[in-house]
Amino acid sequence: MRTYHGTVTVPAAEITVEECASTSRCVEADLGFALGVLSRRYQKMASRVLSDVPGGARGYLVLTSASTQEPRRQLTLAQDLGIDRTVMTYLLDDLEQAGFVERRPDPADRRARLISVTEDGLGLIDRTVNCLDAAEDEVLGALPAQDRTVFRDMLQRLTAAATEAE
Amino acid sequence: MRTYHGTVTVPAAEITVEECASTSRCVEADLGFALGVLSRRYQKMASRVLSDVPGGARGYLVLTSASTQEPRRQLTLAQDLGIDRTVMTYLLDDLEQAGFVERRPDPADRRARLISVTEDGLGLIDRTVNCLDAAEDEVLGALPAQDRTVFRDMLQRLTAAATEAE
DNA sequence: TATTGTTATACTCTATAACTATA
DNA sequence: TATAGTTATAGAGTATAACAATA
Repeated sequence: MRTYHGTVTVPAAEITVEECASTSRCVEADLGFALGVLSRRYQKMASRVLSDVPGGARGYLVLTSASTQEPRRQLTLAQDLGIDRTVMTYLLDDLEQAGFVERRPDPADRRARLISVTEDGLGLIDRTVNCLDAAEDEVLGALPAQDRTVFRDMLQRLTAAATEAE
Repeated sequence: MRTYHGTVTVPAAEITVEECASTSRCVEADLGFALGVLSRRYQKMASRVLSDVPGGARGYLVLTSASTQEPRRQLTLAQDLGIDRTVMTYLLDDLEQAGFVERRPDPADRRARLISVTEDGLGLIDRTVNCLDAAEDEVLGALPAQDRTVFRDMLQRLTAAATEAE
């Protein structure tokens, strides 16, 4: 198998929508391409915010999820989030070392660990949430306020269906 | 730096929208998360179609782009698509070996190569386009037909803005 | 000396499976 | 024997720079 070097970034795209419609087809009209562009743009913005969070976006995902319920076992947390259990180990290593989560032995099963978020962890979540909201608004900036809600709603419906279909 | 193993897949997500609204925040409401889920779902579907195309999605991108204009030089093509020139080398190696593109020396500059799509390449594009359209429709399946157009349109506006902002 | 295209190297992230300690 | 968590190894993709040929 070949290996590829470098990365795909946003193309120059001096092609307008009109030209696009006139030719048989252009990449910018491609749904997957557009989703990728937007997704990467958000990730790029969010990565600045999430640089404070060990494990980046996934570390944040774990942190917020762990903060919403009673302490869960490590494996349960991994399954709930669809994260491989070996990855969860590394993520929690970093989060724990930074003092944002705690691993305590489960009194009911000494093999298992219960994951809880520390005060510092909660503080980090609070600080991060606001920044992410700002990033979302900027990504959706090209849309008027009421359209943003529509877009979010449609996206929600689509991902819900996607999750079911999984 | 730590290394992470495994991958993030779609979470179980038995959480409903109502519950989501009642709690402070849930991951499914996150724009970036939703975009990622949808983008991955499309990619997963498209990857089956694109398994025939050397270089996968990027190989297809190169192929379609090269077919829309007069033969361009390798570097120009790379810059137009935002692909690193070292990656372009590997992509074209595979596409050429499979007989979908040709590299000819540019008579105006013997360092440069002009990239053109072969008859076989055009045939591959034709076959692929239809399958990708079907994949798009399936990803947007949860939306009624007229909403799909709205969604596509909004996405288009957002990516256009994203490309500008780049 | 700068540029087109190619090749080489190191690094990050991922997939998989083996390992330990408990049950 | 099976499970929770950990660690090790190999692979796929990326970034970077060095290289050859030509301008």
